[in-house]
Amino acid sequence: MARKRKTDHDSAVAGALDLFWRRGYHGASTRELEQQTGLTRFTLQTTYGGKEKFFLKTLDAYLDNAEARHFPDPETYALDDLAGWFRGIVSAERMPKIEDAGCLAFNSISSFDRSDPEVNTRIERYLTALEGRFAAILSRAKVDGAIRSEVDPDEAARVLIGLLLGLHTIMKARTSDQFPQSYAQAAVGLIEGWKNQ
Amino acid sequence: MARKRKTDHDSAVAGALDLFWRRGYHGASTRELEQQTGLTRFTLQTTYGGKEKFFLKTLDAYLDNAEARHFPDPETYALDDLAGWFRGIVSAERMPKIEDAGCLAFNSISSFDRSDPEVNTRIERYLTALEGRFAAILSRAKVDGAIRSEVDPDEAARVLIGLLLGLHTIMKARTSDQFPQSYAQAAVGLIEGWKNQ
DNA sequence: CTTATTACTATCCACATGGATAGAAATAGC
DNA sequence: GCTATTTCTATCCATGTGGATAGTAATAAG
Repeated sequence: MARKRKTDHDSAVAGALDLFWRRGYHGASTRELEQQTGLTRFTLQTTYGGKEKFFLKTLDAYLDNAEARHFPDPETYALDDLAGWFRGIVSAERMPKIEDAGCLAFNSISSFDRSDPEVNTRIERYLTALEGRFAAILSRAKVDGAIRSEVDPDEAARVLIGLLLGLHTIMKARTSDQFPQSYAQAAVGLIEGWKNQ
Repeated sequence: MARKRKTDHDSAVAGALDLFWRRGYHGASTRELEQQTGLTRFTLQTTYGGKEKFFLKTLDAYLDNAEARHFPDPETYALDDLAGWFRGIVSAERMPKIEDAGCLAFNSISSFDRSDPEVNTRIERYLTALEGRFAAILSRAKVDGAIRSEVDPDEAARVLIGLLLGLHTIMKARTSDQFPQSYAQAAVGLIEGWKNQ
């Protein structure tokens, strides 16, 4: 009963993800979105309600995928897996190009002030979910006797969140590959220091 | 032999510092700069060479002041002073308003991509100077026997840089006072865990 | 095939931006 | 007091922005 869209929702979101990733929310213009997503500015307005609404959809999709596929697994991860996860953050495979550095949720923290509740809740979702994973893994490791008794899982989880955000910042700040890896190594060393014996 | 300017350089820079701090580089328009600094857009062009050049001057002034007055002192700081310094980062006195959160150099990391060498060198200056302070303090603490032998000062300094950048990110991300303080406390706990005995 | 509905194309718009410019006003040296 | 020099005031400008709109094209139901 109507004309077909040139692009389906999913591939539009995928294109937008890439663009927002590289250019940031404010750096990506609606004209660029047209090209990268296959959507028209018209459709961006009529069916998504404009640039920001569409960005939120994109961010949601990103977080869904991150939680399902990239966050550390609270059920199975041991301490060494967690250390490996931190190494993976700065690995070349995941960060093929400098401008790809970062995570869309992390970037949103600096792209927006906290005046928009819609953005805020998504940032909260990112932080609490990730910190929860950290805490669960550390808590389980403690029960298993893998980490020293003085280490408080919740506090250690906050340290890891801090280090992760710092690592993302370093990746933005220092373009050379060398820097992020040495900071990731420092995080790994810290985690290893929590081990028993 | 010429007309006097309404504002002197120093107070113009002070006003700009405040504005760039609150609104960010891109958020601060040249019209706002006029009001906050007392400079005219004309003078901004003719004597400072435009918005970005003036921002760099402001950033330089900020870094000069930070190094001279706010960075931890490598000569005298003990481990407890360092811990106190981290607590001070999130203290209410230094962060009276939410939107004041952050450090101008830190904010510059996300405000610019790395395409401008002038900005990059200043970010490098910030990171290397601060990491150097951390490393010096930790190194001295090790010589004094204040920290455990397994702790590598250089690696620990990178951990602290990571945590500091993470702390700044948290302050941007979570407006409630409660969050940053618990993360700062986690950093303090970490530092205390490095102590001997 | 007709028709209602939706998306596409092509403009148009108001607004904000950093910057440029021209004439008026102030100021220090002579 | 004259004059050269610099700043100030007041526009003007080109550009890019997100968004709106009107006419056209496609498409599925009837």
